[in-house]
Amino acid sequence: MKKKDIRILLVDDEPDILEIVAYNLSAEGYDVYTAKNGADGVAKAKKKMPHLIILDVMMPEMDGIEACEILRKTPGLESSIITFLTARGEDYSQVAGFDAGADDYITKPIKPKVLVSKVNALLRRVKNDENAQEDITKVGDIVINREEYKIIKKGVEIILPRKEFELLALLTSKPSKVFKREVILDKVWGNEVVVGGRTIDVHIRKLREKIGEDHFKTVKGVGYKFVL
Amino acid sequence: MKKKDIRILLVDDEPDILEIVAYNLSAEGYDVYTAKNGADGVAKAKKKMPHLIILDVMMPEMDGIEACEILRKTPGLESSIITFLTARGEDYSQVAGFDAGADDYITKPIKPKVLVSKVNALLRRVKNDENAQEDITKVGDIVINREEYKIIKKGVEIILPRKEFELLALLTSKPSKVFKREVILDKVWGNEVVVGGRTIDVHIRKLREKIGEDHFKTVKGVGYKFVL
DNA sequence: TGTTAATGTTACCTAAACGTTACTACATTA
DNA sequence: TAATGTAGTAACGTTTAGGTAACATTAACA
Repeated sequence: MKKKDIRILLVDDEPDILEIVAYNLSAEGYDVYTAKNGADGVAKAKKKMPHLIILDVMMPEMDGIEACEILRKTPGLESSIITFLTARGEDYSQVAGFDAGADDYITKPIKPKVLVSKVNALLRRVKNDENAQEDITKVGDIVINREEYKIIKKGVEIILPRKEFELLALLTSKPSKVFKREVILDKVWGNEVVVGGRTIDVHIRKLREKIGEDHFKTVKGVGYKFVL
Repeated sequence: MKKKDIRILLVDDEPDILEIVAYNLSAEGYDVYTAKNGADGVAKAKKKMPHLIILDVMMPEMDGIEACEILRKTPGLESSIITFLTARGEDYSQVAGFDAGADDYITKPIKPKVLVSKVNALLRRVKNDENAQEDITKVGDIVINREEYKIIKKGVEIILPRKEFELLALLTSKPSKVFKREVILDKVWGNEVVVGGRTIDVHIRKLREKIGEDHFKTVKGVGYKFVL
């Protein structure tokens, strides 16, 4: 997933903090939203379904702890990442925050560089996670462009026939994962069509020729996998 | 997953810190291991395959940053959680730590309650993940990756033929449990196929050769079990 | 302590699984 | 409709996983 597709919700009653944090995270490329108290934050969270929510602990209307508890019970937000903003030394609020289901906390005063690094770290897993059907996949020195039905290796464009392209696209969708022959047949050929026993091998052969021998490993008795 | 099955590796050169942190995390129910410098930490990590690694930044032999970079490249540890211990105010080491692939940092001086809360928060996802991570099993210093059909021992990749892999996967699915010969035949070979009486033994032999003699115990008249 | 059934160990063989090439039918394009 | 390219097949070559057989060793129990 790209940074601009990652939504961050910032909840704090101090406009200065809101501004400086929002500025830094926007500059980093994230899609940032803000709210000025707990109640507002919960409402905006339901609307935007953010990947990361940064909550100030001390706020009017509804404090961060309470907001966090509500958010954690909101369908679709159970696995969002929630982190608190807390003044240094407030150990109690940290413990309480974690109990409420927070993943982390950030201490004030806020240092932009540290904050950005931390946010990047928290979202690293989210980015890699979602294997959302992207049109362009990059694996090692190979770029697979589903939209234009072409692949680029080391900057050189290679045109592949349809079946070969689909087979490559399948295998590269999860590098190192072994795809069973039956799964390959199902995904590339469709499970109604019946083809001979050597068909997959022949196509693998062609890919090995065009892309490189060592990228395609055979797992005997199971299937094939693409390795970087 | 239960807390006693979650392994935490603590790496710090100060014995006092090691002791107090280890005490608190053990009291919380975790399985805690310690190492006294970066090099030692990397070695122990490969042996224990911990779920969480807490690294001091400043250490003799090998500092935390360097250790982190190595750990992140070690097969089977890519998805472990790594967090740094750093003195307050050392902003630079925080940023560098995140760049090296850390997930979080904890500032000294350490406050036990806060630390425990934080560790609980970091591991909350690991505990629940169990279902999603069904493809990857960690037992002792061995990682069984069903998706990629490979196993990793002490950071070294080992490729096993299908039957051997399935046999190992079966035995490690419940360490210390004795699997009867008939059950093994059923699960690995399928109950229709009939094979000779020495077949299982031969496969056990091969596993003992590749994985280690002492992991496979014979229970005469019954079957085999995998022990850590 | 001797007996025996159960398991360990090795070497070897073979069928199943995969690799490779050449060829045909069919589609696509010019 | 000739030229070109793709998809699948068939036939054969190659590899190796997996099973067997033969013999050695172990452990349990009388």
